[in-house]
Amino acid sequence: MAKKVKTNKRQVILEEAAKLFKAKGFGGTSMRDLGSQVGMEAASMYNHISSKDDILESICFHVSNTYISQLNEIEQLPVSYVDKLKALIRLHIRLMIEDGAAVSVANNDWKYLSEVKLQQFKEARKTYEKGFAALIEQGITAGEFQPMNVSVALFTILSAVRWVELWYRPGRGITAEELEENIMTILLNGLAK
Amino acid sequence: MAKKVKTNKRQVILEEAAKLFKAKGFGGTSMRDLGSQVGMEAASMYNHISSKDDILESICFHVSNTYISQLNEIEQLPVSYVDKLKALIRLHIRLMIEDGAAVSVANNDWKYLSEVKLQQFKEARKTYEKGFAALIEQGITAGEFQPMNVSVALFTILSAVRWVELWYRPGRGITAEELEENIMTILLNGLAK
DNA sequence: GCCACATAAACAAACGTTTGTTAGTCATCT
DNA sequence: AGATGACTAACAAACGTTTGTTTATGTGGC
Repeated sequence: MAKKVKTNKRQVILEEAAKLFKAKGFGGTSMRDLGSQVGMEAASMYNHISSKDDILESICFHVSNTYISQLNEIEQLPVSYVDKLKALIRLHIRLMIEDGAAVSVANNDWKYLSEVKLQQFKEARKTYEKGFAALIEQGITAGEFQPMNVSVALFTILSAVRWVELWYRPGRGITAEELEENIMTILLNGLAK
Repeated sequence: MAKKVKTNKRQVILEEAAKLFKAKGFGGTSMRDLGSQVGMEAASMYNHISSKDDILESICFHVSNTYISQLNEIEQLPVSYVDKLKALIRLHIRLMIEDGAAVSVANNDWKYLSEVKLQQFKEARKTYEKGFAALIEQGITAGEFQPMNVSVALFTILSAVRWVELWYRPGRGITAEELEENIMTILLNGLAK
């Protein structure tokens, strides 16, 4: 039996859409824009996707699923809470670098999801945040972290990692590893001497 | 002589627009949406504003002007670099709390500014970031901060403060002061014990 | 002959904005 | 005091575009 050589057009559409949504926003990107980027007429894309919303959903849930499954793996590692936190921060930076466009869309354009999917997405995010927060809380209890408001810590970390999407480019004179090292130093040890 | 009782309708439009843009994005907010929020027909608003872009520009540049002028004041305070940085972080959190909608628009919807204004805005932002970075750099030179990549520190701080716009609500069980204290502790001293 | 995929053409809906008009307010002149 | 004219601010209706999507048709490979 021959291998399927099909270049998945749907995947191409999703990838180009992520780039355009990141650059111009969901509302700012028309199906005709997207079509010309993909290399076909807007109408033709409807052979591969069912709607513009369908595209947004696929991107957003692909990202949220990735985060959640990775969190589950990290939770079960037999290491200190400091190391778990480091792994999580690294995960965020890696995903931002490897799949920046999609992550950006999931970060910024999720609010344009349709009613039903919007609720699902918010729930997924809450699940992830709860798991992340629990990890911080346990780290504090174990005496590895300073006592502090867990929500504040959680969101500070999540946000501190976001700018990478806007800033990082391979030719910036800093490698992904250096970037991770720098950010983790600030978050774990602070700026002050 | 009687007092001028004029409620500045333009200001009302700008404020309601900021709220709607924050909630639904610039592209996702129609002039009819905005009109019904303000309490007049879309067409009537054109007696007070010259275009939808005009609204976006006013909001964005109001915010960027505020940041830049405040930075200038802080730069000239006769205090340590640690204290200057603290003042800047406090400034960001305060503006986020007091004028969250406008700040949110300037953070997220600036990219929809028209060609010319977009360039101006980017320049203003770069000016601000340069001043902020210089302050960090001097702090490192003075031995008050750990040696580190200045850009990484800058953007980590700027981002770490952004989530407040999404999260903070007066009834969260945490005051603005506690919030500032917590965030500054993480950024300056880190999470680790 | 059929299936997968591409297209052009058309669709209704929604968009930002312009137009023409009206009602009210105020200072000025008689 | 009353008339005049300029100004402000509101409105309904319509404009030309652009939007996401559908329909009908065509085409190349199995």
